[in-house]
Amino acid sequence: MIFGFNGDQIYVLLIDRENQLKNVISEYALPGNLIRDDENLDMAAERVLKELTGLSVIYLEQFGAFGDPDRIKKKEDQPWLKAVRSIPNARVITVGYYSLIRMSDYELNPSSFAKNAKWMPLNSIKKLPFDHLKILNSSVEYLRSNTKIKPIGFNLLPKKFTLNQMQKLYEAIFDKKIDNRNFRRKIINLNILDKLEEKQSGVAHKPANYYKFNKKRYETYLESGFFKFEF
Amino acid sequence: MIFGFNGDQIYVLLIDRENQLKNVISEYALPGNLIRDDENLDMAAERVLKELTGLSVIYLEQFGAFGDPDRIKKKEDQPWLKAVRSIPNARVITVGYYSLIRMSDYELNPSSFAKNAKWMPLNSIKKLPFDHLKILNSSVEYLRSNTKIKPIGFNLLPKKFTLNQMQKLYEAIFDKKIDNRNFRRKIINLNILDKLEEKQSGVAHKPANYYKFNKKRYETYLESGFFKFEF
DNA sequence: TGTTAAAGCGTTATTATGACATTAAGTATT
DNA sequence: AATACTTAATGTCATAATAACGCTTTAACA
Repeated sequence: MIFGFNGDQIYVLLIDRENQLKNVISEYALPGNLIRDDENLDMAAERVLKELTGLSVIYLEQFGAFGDPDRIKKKEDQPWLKAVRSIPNARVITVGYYSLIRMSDYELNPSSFAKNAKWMPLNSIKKLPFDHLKILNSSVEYLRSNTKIKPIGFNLLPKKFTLNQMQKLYEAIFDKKIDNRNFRRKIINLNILDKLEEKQSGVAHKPANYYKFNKKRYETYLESGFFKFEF
Repeated sequence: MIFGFNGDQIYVLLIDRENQLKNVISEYALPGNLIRDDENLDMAAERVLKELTGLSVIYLEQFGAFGDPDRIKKKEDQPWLKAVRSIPNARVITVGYYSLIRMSDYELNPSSFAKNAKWMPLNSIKKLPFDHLKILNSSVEYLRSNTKIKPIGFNLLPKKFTLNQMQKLYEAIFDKKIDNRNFRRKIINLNILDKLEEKQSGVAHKPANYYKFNKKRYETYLESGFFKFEF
């Protein structure tokens, strides 16, 4: 599950199965692949992500395993399975990982695979093949509860960002308005952001200050303890 | 991963591989089994738990998947693999579940399997075959972080319990002393416990009041929101 | 030069937290 | 019968965190 953020909405990266294989109805699905015999799970997740986006060394976390035998029973999914899998009706267990990436980084590093992939706004995804919708929902739930207990954002926001962009990110994840003054106070008191000299320019209002994460303090903070995030 | 609580310490249920198979050195391992083709993951976890303890309908949650190819490479684990597995060196992915049970319930319901199993105090487990120690540690970490965000105890404590028993449970999970007045205040304010008329008897000190979980409010609470548990 | 739009600061009332000590209610001991 | 012993149970206070607010600032643009 690859989540991206464009400053406004959460997006999910989907791949087009038609481009993977010509005789299958066009339909977008979650990216994924079979694991190799010499890889562990984390390595496999990294590999798939790299193949798809060209990106490496980014945030990647396992959120669950899925293995309903009925997952490959949908009629409309049969042609794809027959075309792609050597044993079409073999039992498959999916181990789901999610990663958070800067959409801007990804646009700058398209891989050969990338032309088959597209960003879909999370809220607009209503239908996916197999049990992918269930997996998606599970990952969103995980993302939310994770966000409540650790300050994320490092991976979704641009290197330099304004507090408002960060607030928008949290609002997008929780799908909820947040009071700007309380948000600022809380985030700033975490003491993991550095205020830069630089400001926005060209905007028709008071320009916002840019901030960046202080990686060292951010990581110390993550290790050290508990975080509660609620508004 | 089957956690139990006896009023004082956290225990883990281990099974003896020797009893499973005679020619293997005696050693305790985590319970587990291969999944069947017609089961989903939750069903398989329930089945294994039922086979082992005779218990069903108890707390069961997935905490992670483990699939390092080196996990079956330890020399001392080879005889067991050769004896038990049809393909001894086949890649195996473990999906870990953990459950919390009342040790007293379990003692009352031993199954045929049970004579091979024993409760080991969590703190005394230093060595396990395969990657089981890693899996155990991961489950403990999960249990702790889970306990911080939802009030557990329903499944580990007896039906009627004293606030002190509950406090001991939390102290055992976090391996840390807790102030009794603050603990009481916090737990009681959650409003998920009912104070019973009944008191302890036969103890050489002031008898404690019994409490029980109010299941309805407990579940409403779980669904409704966020919980922060820290001392 | 006034309008517009977001940035950014500050206060206050309420609630949650952590730190801390004493009394109460039983059994056991003499 | 008196006393010791053990755990249960309760209260206060200073500090910190939170939620709910309004107003001023700084730029672009008309």
